[in-house]
Amino acid sequence: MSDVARQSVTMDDVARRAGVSRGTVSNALNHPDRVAATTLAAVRQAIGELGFARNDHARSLAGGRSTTIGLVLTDLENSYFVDIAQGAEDGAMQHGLTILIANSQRDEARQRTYLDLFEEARLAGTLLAPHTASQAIAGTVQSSRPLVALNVALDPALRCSVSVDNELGGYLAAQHLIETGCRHIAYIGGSDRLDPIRERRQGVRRAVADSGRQIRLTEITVPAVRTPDGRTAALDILQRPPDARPDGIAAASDLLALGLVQVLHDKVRIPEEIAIIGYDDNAAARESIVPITTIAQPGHEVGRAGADLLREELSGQPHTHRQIRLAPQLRIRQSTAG
Amino acid sequence: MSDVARQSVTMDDVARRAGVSRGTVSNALNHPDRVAATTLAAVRQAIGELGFARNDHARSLAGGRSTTIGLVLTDLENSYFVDIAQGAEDGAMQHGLTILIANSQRDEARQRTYLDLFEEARLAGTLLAPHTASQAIAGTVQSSRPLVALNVALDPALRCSVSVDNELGGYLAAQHLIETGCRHIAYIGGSDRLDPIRERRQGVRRAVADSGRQIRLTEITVPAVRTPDGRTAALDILQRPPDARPDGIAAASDLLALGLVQVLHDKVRIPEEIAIIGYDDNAAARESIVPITTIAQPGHEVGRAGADLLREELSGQPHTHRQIRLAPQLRIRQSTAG
DNA sequence: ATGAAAGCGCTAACAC
DNA sequence: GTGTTAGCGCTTTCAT
Repeated sequence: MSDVARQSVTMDDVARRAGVSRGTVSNALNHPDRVAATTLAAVRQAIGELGFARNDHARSLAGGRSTTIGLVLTDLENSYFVDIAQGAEDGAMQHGLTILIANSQRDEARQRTYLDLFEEARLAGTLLAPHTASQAIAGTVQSSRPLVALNVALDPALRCSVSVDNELGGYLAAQHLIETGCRHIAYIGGSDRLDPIRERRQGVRRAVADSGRQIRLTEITVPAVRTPDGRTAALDILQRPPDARPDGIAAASDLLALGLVQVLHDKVRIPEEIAIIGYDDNAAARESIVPITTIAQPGHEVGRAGADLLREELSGQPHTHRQIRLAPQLRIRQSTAG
Repeated sequence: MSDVARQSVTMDDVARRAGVSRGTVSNALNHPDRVAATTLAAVRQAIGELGFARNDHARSLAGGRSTTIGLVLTDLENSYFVDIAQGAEDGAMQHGLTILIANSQRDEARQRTYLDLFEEARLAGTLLAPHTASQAIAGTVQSSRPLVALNVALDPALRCSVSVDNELGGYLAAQHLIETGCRHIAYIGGSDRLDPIRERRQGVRRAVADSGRQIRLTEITVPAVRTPDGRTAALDILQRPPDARPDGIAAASDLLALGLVQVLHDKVRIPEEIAIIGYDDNAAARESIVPITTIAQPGHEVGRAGADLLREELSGQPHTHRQIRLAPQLRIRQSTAG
């Protein structure tokens, strides 16, 4: 009596109650068509009366498969990742898969922990939207289980991946600034350790080079790409003599751009004196004091495509890894189009 | 050869390779202190060489317990829930538990699906931040497994729960409006089907009654409490003759308040003509054109307290259910304090 | 259509 | 300290 029951109701209990064998209960649950209608009804009633729920551990152990996939995310505070999560969830649901989310909170150790957890849980597969540069996740990605990487472009020899073309995004951002008349562009980004940031920077450079105009390009590196870093960068810019200030700023993220806007908007006219473009299309961009022009990332599509790819890999169909690269999109708002 | 291996490496493989028995490998993993140092080293090396990862299904099935808890969330787009998730995650980590998140996307059917999934997965326990009124989740909450409800106040006879005092929040909001001089207050909220919304409304009423002043109170009900609903409500208000317009609006959510501000801010002076207060302290509130005064919910604390409660319930210590009710906090910004 | 029985990979006694 | 072994609750042949 003082012993905690390991499990209240087992399949054998149901079988006994329904007056059938365990195998029949299993069939009733997994292959209803193989069971006589009356038996089925009896089993279902017993299940209801007993409040039976299958033990997924025993199920997976015996059956050797799972219909749950895992998603390891970097940063739920960033709405881009929330979009990815919802896209992945929608895709998974549609394929009859359930998806579990783990949020590594920008912490590599947690990311590892969750990846290991999913591995031990023998989930059918994993979607990974990683924290680090693709190079750093190479080890992870060599795991023997199905895994598709999101938000990084991987060598298709290795894995499927779905990412957004960051170089193109940087290009579009700078091109837009140039087209709206900017001649001194500042690119503000974080460390090149993060692939996307580096790629965006390269896109900016290419746009400047391609423009065929005399464009001055200043590159400012900040510790991270969040709002406070933007404020810092803005202060930096304000300290410069007016003729050394950029007339257009491409920020590596919306949060960065938001910080810039917060500090700059009552000091200079945006976009007349300084135009600002962000990156990500976060809610923050839309709801800023000055709505921020941005490069939108199709997060929902990324998640969805990832789920599709994973399902294909899971289905046992002949499958070759693919690298899907989606195009970002320019969303013009007030910060560049006063 | 054409057969897919069920599982590449088992504990028996490791045992063979290390020249020990399976039990010893198990001990090396679970009770390293019971194993000789040299044996331990041999086992660990074998594990490394073989790339072995424990099968968590077999583990849980044999061991009868799990160290993973689940969190079922309503809406990851709402930063309040992200805060809860992170608080819960931090709390869980600290107790050596891992936490898996499922996002029901405001869909009750999905919520059920995930709850069932967690049940079948025999997770140690569940944290539920539900979609519906507490009454509607009563059935769910009667599951025999440890579960603590977040964001709803439950009868402690039933379950542990952690929630924020919404009535107090509504009270604080209206009191603030009254103190800053408003005499005609509009409360804009959604259907009373959602407990928090109804409670906030009641708090507003009580503040008006308690004020000892002649306050006119108009209650406007909108279909939901998201940004578009706020815009709709704002249009409604603008159509009224000026003397029928409120001079203070308490919105049931920040998104609602944001919609109001978006439409109102270039038609009337905020807060001089109309003061606006939101609810939640979403990022949206801080980053609105006019930063929005709001009632902050301690989401991180809610998640953390939930994890703590669940751990206590899991630990087998004598445990009685408790209802924890946290206080919301007024955050004054420009929309009421021009 | 249903029953019987052999595992799935591991943990936890218990014996040595 | 280490090996042996009996299950954990289920799926899945294979008989019947």
